Amino acid sequence: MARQSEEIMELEAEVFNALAHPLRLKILERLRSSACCVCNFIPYVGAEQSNVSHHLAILKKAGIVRCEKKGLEVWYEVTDANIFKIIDMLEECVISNLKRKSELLKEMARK
Amino acid sequence: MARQSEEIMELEAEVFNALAHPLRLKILERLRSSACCVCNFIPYVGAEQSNVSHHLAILKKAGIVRCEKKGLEVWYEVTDANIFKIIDMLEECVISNLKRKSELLKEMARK
DNA sequence: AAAAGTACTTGACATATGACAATATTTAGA
DNA sequence: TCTAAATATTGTCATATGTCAAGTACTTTT
Repeated sequence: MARQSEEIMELEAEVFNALAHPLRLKILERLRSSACCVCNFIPYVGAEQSNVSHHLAILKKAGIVRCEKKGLEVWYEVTDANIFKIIDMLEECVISNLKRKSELLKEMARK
Repeated sequence: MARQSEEIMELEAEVFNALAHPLRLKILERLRSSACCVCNFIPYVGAEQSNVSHHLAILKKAGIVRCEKKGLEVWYEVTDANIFKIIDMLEECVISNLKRKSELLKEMARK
């Protein structure tokens, strides 16, 4: 396999990894509508502040979000809105996979 | 946040997690063209057989691939080719992110 | 049909990475 | 400078990874 694509793959894996947590997906859901500061996420995702901050750092390291200080607050936003397309496509995959499985179960019940 | 979407998000996170490894991305690259058996992956991804087998199990558990025994061999294929669209979109994101960063470096060098 | 061989999977271990909660740091205002 | 609020970091525990060895399933050889 080409050396270049190996390195790209590692970056891809890093981004996928950043997306691979329910709490981080919730954080991104909150960022669909607008930018917001850390304290805005807390009631929305239902987690401790330190935990939210930690997960935001992971998203930031992967380049999915960027932030800006505004006085005491730090405001986060997505760097590239295409990330939502990716999440939406994966959701479709997950749902069609669930449907496939339930069809299978129905067929098995019939026999 | 709605209870239903919480559960969907956990499934999504599980699939993202399965994609979050360079070796598993390589395995999927090999599966772009056609189904293949475990021994076909080994020279392609450059890993031990047991390791490949472990990673295939993770992809299978996430519902990304399925397999079938054919004599001694076990043949794997993707369950839903849309997974490649997701990988391709993420690759675009990663590359445009790299470009953005290199632009930033250029600007900094100019000043 | 037993033995040997092939293709793959599973389990056990050491090490690396990730998650959560307590603690620390930074910042703004009195 | 002191206090309080917002956010980040650290320590501890759990989970993931890669390697080796053993196990399973099927095929071929004797």
